[in-house]
Amino acid sequence: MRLSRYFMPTLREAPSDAQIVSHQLMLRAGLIRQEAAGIYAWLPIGLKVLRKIEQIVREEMNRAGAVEVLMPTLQLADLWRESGRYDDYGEEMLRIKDRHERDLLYGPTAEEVITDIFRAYIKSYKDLPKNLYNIQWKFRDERRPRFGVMRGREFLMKDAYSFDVDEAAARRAYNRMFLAYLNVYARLGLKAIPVRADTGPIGGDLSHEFIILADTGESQVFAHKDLVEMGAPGPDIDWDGDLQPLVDQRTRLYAASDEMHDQARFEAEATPDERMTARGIEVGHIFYFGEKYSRPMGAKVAMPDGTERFVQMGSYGVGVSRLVGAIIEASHDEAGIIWPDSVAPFGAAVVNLRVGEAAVDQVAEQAYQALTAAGLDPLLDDRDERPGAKFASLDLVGVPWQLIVGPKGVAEGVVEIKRRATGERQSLPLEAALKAITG
RNA sequence: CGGGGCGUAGCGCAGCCUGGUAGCGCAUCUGCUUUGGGAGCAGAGGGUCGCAGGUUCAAAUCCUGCCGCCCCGACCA
Repeated sequence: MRLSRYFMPTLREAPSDAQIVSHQLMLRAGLIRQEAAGIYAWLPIGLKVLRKIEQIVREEMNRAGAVEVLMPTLQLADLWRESGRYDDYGEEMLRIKDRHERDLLYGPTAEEVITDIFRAYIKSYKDLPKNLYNIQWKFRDERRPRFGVMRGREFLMKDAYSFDVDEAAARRAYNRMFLAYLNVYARLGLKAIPVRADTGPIGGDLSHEFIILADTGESQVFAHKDLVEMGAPGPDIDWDGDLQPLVDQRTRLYAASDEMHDQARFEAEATPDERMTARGIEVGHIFYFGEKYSRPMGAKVAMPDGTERFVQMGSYGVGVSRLVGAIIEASHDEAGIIWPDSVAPFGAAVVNLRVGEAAVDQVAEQAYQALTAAGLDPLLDDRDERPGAKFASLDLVGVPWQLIVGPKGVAEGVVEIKRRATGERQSLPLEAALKAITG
């Protein structure tokens, strides 16, 4: 992409509405534009990042055996009346009427719709297990939206729903999502901690929130240090095998958010050195809820003995748009955003320091073509700007590599490469520079 | 929903108390000079002062109502 033809509106100063760093940087780097409280337009850079995160989530869901669908943003109130939630949900639900005076709502979640789809087609235990997910915009009319996309009213969520024949099978489904989530966060360059979450009226121990560590996070988290460094299981585990040991390994160590925290237990289960208290951002929540929806909505399957049984369900949510903010909270410096390579809007930027000087233009163009051919989706900064302005805006936007082409270097037969994350620079001949970037 | 704050040019702000020509920085446009970390000089454009009503000879400024946005709390992906 040639920056002179692109749309990347950056700001030198953050709008005063933005209070936390991720929100400020998203506005300054031109990722989003606020249209109303908690409602944002996604500008090109922001959209690219959002799509990359979405794709990573998608790949890991697919790997773990989930199947993608796409459910509508608008849902029928009647479905929610079946589950009993239409009246319970309250002011957070955005309710609408169509021209026939029929009650609709903008979906805050999709248990009802997915259960409706499931019950229409799945009638036998032989068709289980199933896990269906979608990545779709949700709307919750929050009392107080805040912190940019971290708590928006309209937000992009991946929500998966598992259907199983009994609780043991449901636990296996739960375990797959538990581990898949850890893989997602690892690919996003985040350290995520699974913490016990409130299971509400269902009880049991099958609900976890995934918290990533960031000083500006909304929740307090108390955890055993080893859990933070334990890392993700990786993609190559046997998804159809027994995942319980891998889950146990990560759930037996103490971890709780403030509402579930038990200080006495914390002290009993971890030595002072092992105890870690930090701020965090919730970026996922998984939940087993049994027959909560299948029973009222009549989602049941025939068993081998001919009897019918309500399916056991779980739901698994990832805040995709929130992750954009969360990654920035976890990874930035004074100059701007530091994207992990996996979600960076561009793989590299070619910085032409002297647009219009033929020798420089030629090398920049050559670098741009080579990086394009290597699949890095580079940005060519061909704006008629001074070097400082270019460096500042590329640092702000957080492109992982800068390949800097200036008249001095060209005269000496070298270019400079700079790694955004470390600030490390190197002067190299073009071929070597390209090799360093493309690996 | 309780408490607090703020709405003046694209962004950041001053002006309001004490009513009288709407300002500053950045950004934008033109020209010249510059060109390895947000340049300099000269010039230019851009504002229903959130909206409505009221007071007044006169309202960004005072009064009333409404709307919007942000923060804290409670609540929540």
